[in-house]
Amino acid sequence: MPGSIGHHGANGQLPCDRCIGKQYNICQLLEPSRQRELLDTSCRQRFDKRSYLFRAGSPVGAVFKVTSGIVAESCTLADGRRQVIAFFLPGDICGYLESDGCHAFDGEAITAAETCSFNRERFSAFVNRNRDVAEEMRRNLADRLKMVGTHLSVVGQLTSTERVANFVAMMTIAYAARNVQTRPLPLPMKRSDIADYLGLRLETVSRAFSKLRQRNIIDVQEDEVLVLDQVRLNQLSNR
Amino acid sequence: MPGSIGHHGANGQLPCDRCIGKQYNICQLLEPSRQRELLDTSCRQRFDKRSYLFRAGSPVGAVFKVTSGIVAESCTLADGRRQVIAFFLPGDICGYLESDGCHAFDGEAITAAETCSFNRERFSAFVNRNRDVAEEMRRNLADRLKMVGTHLSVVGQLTSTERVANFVAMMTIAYAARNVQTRPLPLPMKRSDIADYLGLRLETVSRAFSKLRQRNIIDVQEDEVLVLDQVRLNQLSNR
DNA sequence: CGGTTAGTTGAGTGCATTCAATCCCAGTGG
DNA sequence: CCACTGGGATTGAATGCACTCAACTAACCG
Repeated sequence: MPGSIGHHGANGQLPCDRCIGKQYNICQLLEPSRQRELLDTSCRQRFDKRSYLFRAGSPVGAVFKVTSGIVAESCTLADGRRQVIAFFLPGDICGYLESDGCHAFDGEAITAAETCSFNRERFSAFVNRNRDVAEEMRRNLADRLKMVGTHLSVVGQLTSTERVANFVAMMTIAYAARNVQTRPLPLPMKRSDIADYLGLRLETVSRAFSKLRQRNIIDVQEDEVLVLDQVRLNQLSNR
Repeated sequence: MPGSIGHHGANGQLPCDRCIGKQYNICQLLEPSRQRELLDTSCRQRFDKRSYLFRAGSPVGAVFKVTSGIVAESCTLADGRRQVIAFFLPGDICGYLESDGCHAFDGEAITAAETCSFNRERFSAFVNRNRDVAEEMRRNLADRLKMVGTHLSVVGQLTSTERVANFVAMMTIAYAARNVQTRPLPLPMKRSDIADYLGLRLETVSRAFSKLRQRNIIDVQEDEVLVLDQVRLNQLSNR
């Protein structure tokens, strides 16, 4: 049931038009003719909340550019433990790089989501034909590698409260780069999603939010957070 | 003091010639003419144990292909906490992808190491000129992204013993792919390096090794490990 | 020999977990 | 309208795993 979209609301979607700064939209780098050429290889797709764009181990299909909602890349162990590798926000490309023709991780719509889905072969061909686009993809990839590495050091080294503080700080930066409101900061994902992202239990995440609230660093309400003390938040974040 | 190299021994180096399977050596993909062209842009470099190939925040320089020894990519927080993102073994390329012209992480020689160091501009130009090499680099990159993601789920979800078991299993696979001996499996890095890699304390790593030894899953001596029960090791590793 | 570095092991602590109770809210149906 | 239900979040109490601090061993080197 993909309800109405394009506004901030209870369904937690992020509007497409306001989210995508130039640097996050390869299409907007291009002049109209190439833009049309690229868009001809694509179609819009909607994904219900909690549906999968792709599954780990399955052969790769489309290349997805998220245009609204949030997609989580995750993997689940045999006993059910789950690790969220990354959240993809509007403008992000996901499901692109897979080494052996199969997806390494699950791609799940955390909220209802929309994507611009490119035919993989034609997308790759387009990238190969356009040196500047290839360079942009390379840069994009380097960013991802850096982000995952940074995330790894968060999960490996920080305490629970530090991790949650870092998460809030990161999301603030990510939203700001996309010109999405950050005051308050919408966090449409569930506590358990945040927990799986940070390598914690959902109760621990909840406690950390409470601790940050008690210290007057943030204000928490439902699925929004208001940062009250950016300086102390960044200190706690270790950045 | 870069002593004698090219043999397995107390210094923990891995010999170049035996380590590098074809799939791990872009040079060997190429016919002699292009091979020479590429090597003309490179020089051999030696790094002392515990010296840095590059530092986080510093402008990128050469692109390194490790030819012997082990290089760790890591980052250190203000208070000294350190996270090892990845170990680079002979054949691996490191220091290549950096988004903004600066290194995101430290690159440190964990053992004495040798590299084939490429001039970055000329290396990039070579890659751009050769479609097959570019494809190989892309594949390499996809592998790295997958490995870091997998590592993240290890650090985020597994218990200390599981993490160490996973580490041993991973190293076994990595060595086997390079045709390096795995029985016994040389682990030249210090306990504290393993600890920083796995998000644990060195004492915890030591205890985990002891626990695996007591269960007759591995045999531990100095800087070598002998896997006694690959099946149970893999079970514990969650793979 | 003493000094340094690396590793192992023990004892006790603390932080995140587990288990459980409660609350809130949206949705549904009597 | 109100009662009921289920999902998500918060909080409390108790447990346990990894951490801290410390002692000890072994190897190496000046």
